[in-house]
Amino acid sequence: MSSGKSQDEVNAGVPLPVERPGKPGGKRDKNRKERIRVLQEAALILFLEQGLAATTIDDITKSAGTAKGNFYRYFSDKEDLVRGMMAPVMEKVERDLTRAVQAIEVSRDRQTMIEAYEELGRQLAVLLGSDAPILKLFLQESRGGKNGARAPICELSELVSTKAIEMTRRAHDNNLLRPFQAEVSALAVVGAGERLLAAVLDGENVGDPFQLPMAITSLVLDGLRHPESTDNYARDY
Amino acid sequence: MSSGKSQDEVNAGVPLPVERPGKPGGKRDKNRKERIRVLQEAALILFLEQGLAATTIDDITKSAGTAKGNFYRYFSDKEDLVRGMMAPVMEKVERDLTRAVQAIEVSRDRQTMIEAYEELGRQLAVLLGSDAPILKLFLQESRGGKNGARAPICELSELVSTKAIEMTRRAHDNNLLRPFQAEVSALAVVGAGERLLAAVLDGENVGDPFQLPMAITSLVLDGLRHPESTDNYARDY
Amino acid sequence: MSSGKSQDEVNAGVPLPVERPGKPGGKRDKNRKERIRVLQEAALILFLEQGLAATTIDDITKSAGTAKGNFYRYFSDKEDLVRGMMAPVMEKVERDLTRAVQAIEVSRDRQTMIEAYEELGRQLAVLLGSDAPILKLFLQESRGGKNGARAPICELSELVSTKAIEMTRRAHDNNLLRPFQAEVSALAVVGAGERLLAAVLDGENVGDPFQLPMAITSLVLDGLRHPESTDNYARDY
Amino acid sequence: MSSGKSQDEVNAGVPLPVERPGKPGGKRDKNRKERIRVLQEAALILFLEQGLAATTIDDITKSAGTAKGNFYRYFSDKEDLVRGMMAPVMEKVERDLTRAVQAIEVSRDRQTMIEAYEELGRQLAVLLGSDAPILKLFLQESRGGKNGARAPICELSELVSTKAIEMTRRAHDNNLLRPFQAEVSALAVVGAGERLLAAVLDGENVGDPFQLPMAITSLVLDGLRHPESTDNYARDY
DNA sequence: CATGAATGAGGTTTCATTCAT
DNA sequence: GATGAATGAAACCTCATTCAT
Repeated sequence: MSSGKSQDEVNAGVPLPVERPGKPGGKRDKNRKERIRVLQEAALILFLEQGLAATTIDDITKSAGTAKGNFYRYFSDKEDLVRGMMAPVMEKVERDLTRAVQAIEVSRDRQTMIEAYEELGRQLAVLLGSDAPILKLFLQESRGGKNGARAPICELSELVSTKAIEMTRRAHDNNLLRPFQAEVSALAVVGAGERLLAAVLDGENVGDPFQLPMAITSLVLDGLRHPESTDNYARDY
Repeated sequence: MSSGKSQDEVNAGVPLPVERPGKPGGKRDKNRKERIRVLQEAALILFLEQGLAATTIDDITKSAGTAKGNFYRYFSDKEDLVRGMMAPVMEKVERDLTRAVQAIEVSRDRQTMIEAYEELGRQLAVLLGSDAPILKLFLQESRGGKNGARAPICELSELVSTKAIEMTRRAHDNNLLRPFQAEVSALAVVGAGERLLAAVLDGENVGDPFQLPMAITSLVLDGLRHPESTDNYARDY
Repeated sequence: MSSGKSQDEVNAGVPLPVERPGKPGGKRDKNRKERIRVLQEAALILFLEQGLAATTIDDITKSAGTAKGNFYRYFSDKEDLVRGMMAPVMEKVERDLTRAVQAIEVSRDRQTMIEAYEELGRQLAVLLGSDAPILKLFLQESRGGKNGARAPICELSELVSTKAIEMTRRAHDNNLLRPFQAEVSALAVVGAGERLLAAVLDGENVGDPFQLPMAITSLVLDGLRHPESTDNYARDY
Repeated sequence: MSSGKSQDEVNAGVPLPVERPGKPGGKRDKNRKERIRVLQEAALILFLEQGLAATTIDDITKSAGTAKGNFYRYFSDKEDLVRGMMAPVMEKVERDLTRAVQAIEVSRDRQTMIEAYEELGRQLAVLLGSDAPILKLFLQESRGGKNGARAPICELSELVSTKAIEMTRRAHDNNLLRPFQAEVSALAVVGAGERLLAAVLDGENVGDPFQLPMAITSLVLDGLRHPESTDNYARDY
């Protein structure tokens, strides 16, 4: 699960029992983090098996081998748990996308832009190795209203779309892409990427996952037209 | 009290094909259809507002202005309701996709293939006019496990992916597309299309929805590379 | 089912929609009786299969192939239906027992008494041929509080016990039985008879059912002691 | 929402043999036992008043002064509750009957057999003192199909009949009873005993309950024929 | 008259949350 | 701190009964 930050930072602003005993890093703090990890891991497995809404607190604590009351010691509710779970991925994605936006912003030629896209692809592919189950959860639950526990997941989804549109706008600003409405092409790429990611995570036959980012780049830039083809279809939208 | 299963269970899931009194078109029949419509409409609105899982039978009947027990007269459970809701769209999509697969199958040149895709796009766009909320529901709930009420929606989703892959295979068979793994490009297109459809339905700024199918076709065939560009990136995956 | 009396007589005193059209014996009356019979038969089968309490009005009307509303045309509720069902048996049993009480009352020697008992046995055995399912229902439901629909059945049960005790008292009055507390021996006989009847109706291996009354008589009068036995155990209770 | 079965279901029906906190005998353990007792007692009273089927979980918890959800903490359903209630009686009866069968098996003369029967009578009479309401429930509900909650009661009933027949067979094997079909006489005795037990429990006038077993023994062995009588009726069935 | 649609009280069961031990 | 027992609102579903068609 690779939690980069302590739970308390994540929960900043949430009404949780304040003032924990033991200094940070002490034995108590370590126990605390371990408990949180165990609960999150158990929950994640159940979320993927049964869906987020169908998984009860009881399920989670039983599966984690701890008492129900403990859940409420560490999380204020299921949304809080999910938020903590998503946080590291959320942060990494935000960093990667922000950096990519900046890279595109300063790209002055197509090659540089392409390299920016490819670098983003590589960055995101890292998550495949470290946080595949979280990505699965994301794909499973990101659609639909951000009700209750699903809210943090929807926020990540919104982040991705926003940043993708921003990237495309920057590329257009620099005259690096065919003039095509930014929202349309950005969202198309996001949709394509998510669908392929889902396929990878479901073990569908889509080839080497680590080639996919480049495949998508190629697809998006050059399309599917047969290269011998001379009849040019490209119009501007 | 109670327990012995009612004789009704044979009809589970089926829209009660038994004979009813009051000849078809009579007042009873009209009332019946009206009730079903009212329940489905109320349910659809609530599903979009709160999500499918979070909407209770009680919510639905209350919103439809009818008694709780009435729900169970018309539907065996939420899944049955959803299946009934999705059925017309499911059928139309299946027809459209099957026809598109056949059209691709007999295409011998790119122009014919493009026309097949465009025809499919037009067909599907019809649903935008007639069944926008159903499409929204589809996009909202199609991911994740096909638990309970979501099953019919997931079935539609699977249908779309399967047919899309089939179409791409046929196009490859006829040497009409750049050789690119069929699953990858097909799912990418599906993902892109779904994401854009979601944007349209959410009122995001993606231009004229009825131009979108053609935009997607252009995007998919020719990519986003700036036309003046001479450095060709296209590789085969 | 062999209904000896019209339903209306049975329901005398019950608040039922008064004044039926058509003279008794007319076509309407005949239809009415037929409907009642069909409903009772369907109900009886279900009662035996699922128990009285677990059988719903819906079950009954569906199984009878008629509309639910019709039930309430003919019966005010499930108890009313059951009462109508039991009525012929109730009446026959009451007649038989009353006659047996009188026969014992006038018996002046043991032989006459034995003949009275045997005649009663024969009379009751007639029911085995004509109303076996009703007897089954009786055995199934006669115990426990007379709640709701079970009331008429419990009334029959009470009738049997009362009359049995009365018979025994008369026999004692005439000095025809070993002095043994009347209630004890009477209820023992009733219990034995019911248990054996249940065995017969369940197809358990208890020999020829029509021999049973005599077997019971023998058992009750002479006991199980081995005839060679000389050590007499009989004491008075 | 919800659906994924709770992990608890493995414990269905069993009185939760998992480990509990607070060592046995501690306050938690005591509370737990107390709750179970209170629920069972409240249920038993209601079952006797209203019948098993007519008593709802709500009735029980309300009467026990606890929250509805608590019922499901201690019992998986009504059948589970009933099974727990009947268990001690079931076990005692099984022990007593098994012992009686063995005692008859080794009886070589009538006196020994009679003593075995009388001992059985005394053993069962103990239950009158300790578990009268349970016996009442048994008599009330033992007939009819073993639907749902009634199952454990019917099992006891079957046990009694089976063992009674076995006892009679053993007695016949040892030539200790008049040759009379074992099933018939055994079931007759069982029926007689149950009916008299019911009378005792209902407070009907059947004399001293603790004399009843001997009365039944006398009745069964010697019958009701007046001792002076010389006309012998006994035939073999 | 016959039909089955409508009603809503009431039953079973689950679960987030609090709190005594 | 850890545990799981208690609570009751709320979900699902059924059914006796009434009544428009």
